[in-house]
Amino acid sequence: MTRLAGSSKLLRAMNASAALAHLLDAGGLTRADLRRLTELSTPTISEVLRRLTEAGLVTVVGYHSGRPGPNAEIYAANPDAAYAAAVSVRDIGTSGAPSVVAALADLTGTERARIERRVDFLHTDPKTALIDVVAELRETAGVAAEGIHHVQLGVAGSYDPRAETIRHVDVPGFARPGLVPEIAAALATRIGVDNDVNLAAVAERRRGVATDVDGFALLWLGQEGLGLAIDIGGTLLRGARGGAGEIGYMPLYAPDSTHRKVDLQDLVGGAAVLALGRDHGVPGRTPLEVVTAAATEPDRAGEFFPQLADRIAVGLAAVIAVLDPSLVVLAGPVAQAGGETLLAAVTTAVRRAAPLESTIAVTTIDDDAVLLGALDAGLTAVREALIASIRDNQA
Amino acid sequence: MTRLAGSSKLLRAMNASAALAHLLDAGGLTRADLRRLTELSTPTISEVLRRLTEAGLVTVVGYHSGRPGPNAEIYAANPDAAYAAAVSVRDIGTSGAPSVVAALADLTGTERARIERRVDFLHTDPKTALIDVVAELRETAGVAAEGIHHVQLGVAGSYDPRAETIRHVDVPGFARPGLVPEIAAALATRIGVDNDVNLAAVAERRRGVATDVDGFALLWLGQEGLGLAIDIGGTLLRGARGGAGEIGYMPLYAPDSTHRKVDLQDLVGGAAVLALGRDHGVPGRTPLEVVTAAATEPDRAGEFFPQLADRIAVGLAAVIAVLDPSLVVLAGPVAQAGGETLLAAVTTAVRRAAPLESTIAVTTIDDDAVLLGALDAGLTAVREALIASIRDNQA
DNA sequence: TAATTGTTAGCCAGATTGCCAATCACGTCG
DNA sequence: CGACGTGATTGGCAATCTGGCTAACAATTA
Repeated sequence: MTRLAGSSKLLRAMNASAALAHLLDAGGLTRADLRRLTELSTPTISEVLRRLTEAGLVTVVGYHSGRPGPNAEIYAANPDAAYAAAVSVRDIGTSGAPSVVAALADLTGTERARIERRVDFLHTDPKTALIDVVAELRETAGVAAEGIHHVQLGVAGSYDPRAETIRHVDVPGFARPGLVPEIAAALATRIGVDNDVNLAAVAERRRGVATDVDGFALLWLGQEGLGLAIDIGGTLLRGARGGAGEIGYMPLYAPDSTHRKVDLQDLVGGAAVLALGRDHGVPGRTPLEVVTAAATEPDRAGEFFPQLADRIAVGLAAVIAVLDPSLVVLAGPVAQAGGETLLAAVTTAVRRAAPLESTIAVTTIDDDAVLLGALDAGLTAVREALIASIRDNQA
Repeated sequence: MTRLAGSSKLLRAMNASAALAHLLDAGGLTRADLRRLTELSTPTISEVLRRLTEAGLVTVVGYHSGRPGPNAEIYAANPDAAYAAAVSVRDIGTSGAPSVVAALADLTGTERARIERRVDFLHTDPKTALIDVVAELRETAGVAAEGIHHVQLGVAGSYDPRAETIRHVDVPGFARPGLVPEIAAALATRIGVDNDVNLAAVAERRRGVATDVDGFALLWLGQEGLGLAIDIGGTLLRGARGGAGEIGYMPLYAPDSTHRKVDLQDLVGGAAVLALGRDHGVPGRTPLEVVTAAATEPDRAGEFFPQLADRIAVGLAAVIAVLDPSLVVLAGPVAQAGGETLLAAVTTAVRRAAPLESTIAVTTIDDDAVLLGALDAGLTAVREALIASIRDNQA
């Protein structure tokens, strides 16, 4: 139900933003391409491009030769018109992985800087740490402060956008109310916060196995916990308080109460994987090591993968029954270490347990999925803000 | 990302459709009201209304007196511009309820006809039965065949819109591929098919307890089966093959394999309710009778409701963990019979089991929720089609 | 030569502002 | 108590302005 109404000014703004949207999507387009895409006339396209070029949002990036007539100019969105920054924060935990990974991308999506830091948030204020990281990103890439239009934060927790507060975080200091607005004020940018698993799903949709799917669920098997992201037609399901996908806490039904109350975290969380490894004589001190060891020598791991798969299938069966996704993606360090062996085991286990058939796949993203997803999310935020600002301001 | 581009014709169409959208939503508006809502100038509003009136979509329904100046004309969408029909089909089963309930509503949403029929689909072709019902609706309301723009069908099953086929239906004859297109061709209307529980959720959103909620889950406790509808911001989640919410088939985790594989249907389905009633000495031959008896004399039912609630909570805990809805609505005959007693029991059971807190409520719709939801769904389809046709045809 | 690119000129559709007549409520005066 | 003036409001008309379109044209390259 479009309720947009207005005068010719609205029209001009709409046409400009439509053209910009196409340029952002396609990358490089000639006037003739835009004419076909927007169904506008040549003079109008010229006028729109003239205005967008004047505003610094669009530039000529090349010429299309080899055909009769003058070489057509190829227009593209100006990479330096706006930047998006992404910061992925995680608890250091037992692994030696850096606790802050950050990257900066220009409007076209090319990564211009990336840094990794170990930050001890017990002794460092998140606010100053994040501001410093973003400043360092800017220096590395040589970008002015005003250039960054959006900073996307990824944390292992949920974000309540109404209260502007991060909840269910383990990293010290991040749960403080008022933190996010303060950072936004200090950086003078819009700031977005999202769950790390959600952001991994964004990356999966843009560059992974879920590019052409109308909806999918991503099960994240991490070193400690597990998480679920739900993508419905490209938008993520967050739930009332950002708690959608917290299946780690999903209680499992016990027919008689002699069993103590167990949830899915007890079944497939890091500790459970470790214990399962011990039971089957698979070596390794961390869940990742255990799964890697089992995957490299599947014959010696015995029933390790089938049993792990059976447990994963318990959670996936519930997810599939509720959501009926066309694709289920296994991601996270444990899933990636398990690889094809784990995938095969989970596929058979789910086929046995779940009422509906869903394709199951392992992520194809080798890089830091959370960071890439944060970058993608920040980028789309920047693009949408640009398009909206054209529609509103140029009135 | 709006990519709409065009010339002044698009503008006119947009303004007309915006005005119509407001008129459909608000009911009766003066020119001044529309001026405020659309932010268009007086001459433009006049022109738009003139065109809409000429097209027969809008009429003057009254005059606004009691204020200085001439009595302002009150415009409203013409009720007779289009009609929507709704047909709810269910298996007769053990109850004596009619198997086909149908209604007809005009564009403003007032019900103009309703009929109920018992149809034996073992000996009657669904196609002819449905065509007859719609014809009867038309006669009762005195509406021409072309007046009906949309027929909404509600069935206990799922609809695959790509294959245009109904799946997982118990009612004989409805699973036949090609049935829906044939009915659409015979009636010469658009036809929509949806799951009955989904439609009940539509009604709940429009006239029930879920009017102001950003998303909710509706658990349907029927005479036989159970179902789940998921509303996210007003749109229903259907899943890849229309199988979202089929939690009846959700398998339950058994810690050891000595228990046979049980799913949620075994736990809270009609048969389970009957058995539970027997165990607690609650009289009744159908699940509805059992629950009604228990609700009228809660003291004599003992642990019936707490135990039933515990079982319901098993399913709801999974739903809440996956979706984090801000509201969970209990609906369907069994839930309505259980009333406040059941609600209280379920609330405490869920609070104990589920990781997140969700408000739980019982439906407030006394009428046939599925039928009303189908009517609402058909009506919005008609309205959107009207608005879209203005935007496209008046070019 | 033919096809293609991009510009300029004139035209047209549609929305806006400003102006005006008509209408009604309300207070005041005869 | 009734008639009348005042002010607010409605709705129409004319003039203006913005913006996109068609058509013609110059320029360029296979």
